[in-house]
Amino acid sequence: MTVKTRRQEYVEATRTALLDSAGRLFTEKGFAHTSLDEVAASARVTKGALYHHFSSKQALFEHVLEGVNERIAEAVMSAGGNADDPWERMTSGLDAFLDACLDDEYQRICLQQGPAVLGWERCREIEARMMGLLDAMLAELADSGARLTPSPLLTRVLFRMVSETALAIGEAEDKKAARAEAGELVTGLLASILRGAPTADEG
Amino acid sequence: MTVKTRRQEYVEATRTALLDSAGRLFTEKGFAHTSLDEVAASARVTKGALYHHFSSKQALFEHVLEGVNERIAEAVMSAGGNADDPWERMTSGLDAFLDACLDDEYQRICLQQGPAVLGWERCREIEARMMGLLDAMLAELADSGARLTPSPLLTRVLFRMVSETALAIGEAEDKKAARAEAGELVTGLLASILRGAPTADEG
DNA sequence: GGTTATTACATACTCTCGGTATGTTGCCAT
DNA sequence: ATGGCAACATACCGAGAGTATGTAATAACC
Repeated sequence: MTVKTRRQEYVEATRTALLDSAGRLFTEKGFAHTSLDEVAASARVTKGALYHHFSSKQALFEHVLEGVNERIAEAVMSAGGNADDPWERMTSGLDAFLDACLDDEYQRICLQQGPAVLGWERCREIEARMMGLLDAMLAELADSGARLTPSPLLTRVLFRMVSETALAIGEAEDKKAARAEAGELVTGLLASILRGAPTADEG
Repeated sequence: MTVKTRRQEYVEATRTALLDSAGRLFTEKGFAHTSLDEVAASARVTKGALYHHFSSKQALFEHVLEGVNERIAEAVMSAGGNADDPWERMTSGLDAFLDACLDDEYQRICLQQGPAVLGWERCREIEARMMGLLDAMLAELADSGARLTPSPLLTRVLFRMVSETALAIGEAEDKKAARAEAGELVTGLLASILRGAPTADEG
């Protein structure tokens, strides 16, 4: 690999600036009410530069979403990685995910706008990274004797269940309280689904 | 109440035609890719008539969504109403809901486009009717001794869980098989959540 | 029952905005 | 040096949401 030239750095910086501006504006005003001129101006370039880097408004949004999603997936993965017990990995990963969901950008872009702009199908392809984490955890739990038959549909439904609590947290006035309530509820639900026991700590 | 004049009938027919055309086009091509000229032409009027009846494209969509939602809620309610056992009312209502989800219009408008066009908040206000049904069923189950503590969040999460299976059905190639798989999964999950038992019939 | 107001549209227009076509400038290879 | 390409800027186009205005039919009022 060659050392990056100064020019290449500039290019990358421009691209990053565009993605950052787009992320911020899409989050604040939504996809439909954000104009590309606005995004470009906010990144101190013109629409020409934007279209040089991204083929369409939708493509720009897609790259923004991928970035946000990747960032959250990273956080979840690093949180769940250190525990020994699979159930503990699951719950700590879940906690990390719910915490990450306090992030406005993830809320608006990935959970709200994403499905409508790109369609659920494409959106779930991007979510595959995150979904894969959940899937792996479910498989581990199944191996370690949990009462569950893993299936893509189950993974998907559970993921959406957690996402919904994430949305609920985002809409609540008292986010701390909502976060706490959501954590308890989700843990309890997963416990009763996966273990057949009321709660995690009573089992 | 006075007898409806012929002119009032015409007006109502025009409005209904606009809603029907909009519903069909929004379903086929999505909200963003449907032009109001197209909707108007399909209803054999002009955009002037459309804007006389609806204040904006979004308002038009909102009325369409309300109509579709009401239709489905009606079906679910009439399906669950005749059983005696609350659990049976729940499962039969669920079946009706999943069946209704085979409806393309409900899929695309209420589950796909709705949240992004109107926002989750407004969308859930409209869904309140449906949500209320689920809430009432949960309350009944709680009364009849099910192990669960009803809460708005629980209702919401369970509703989204079922909705997700609905989306999965809609995307599947073999909808019959997907419908069957979804039915089993949802019933099983609800059973383990609400009763602490693996499945409904084993409990 | 003639005048006026209002309803229910149609027509014509504006203006924002996504997308494109066409410069322009500097770096890099040969 | 110079041709070419990368990384932008500038100028333009067309589609479509929303608006302003016109108009025919009906309803309201005296």
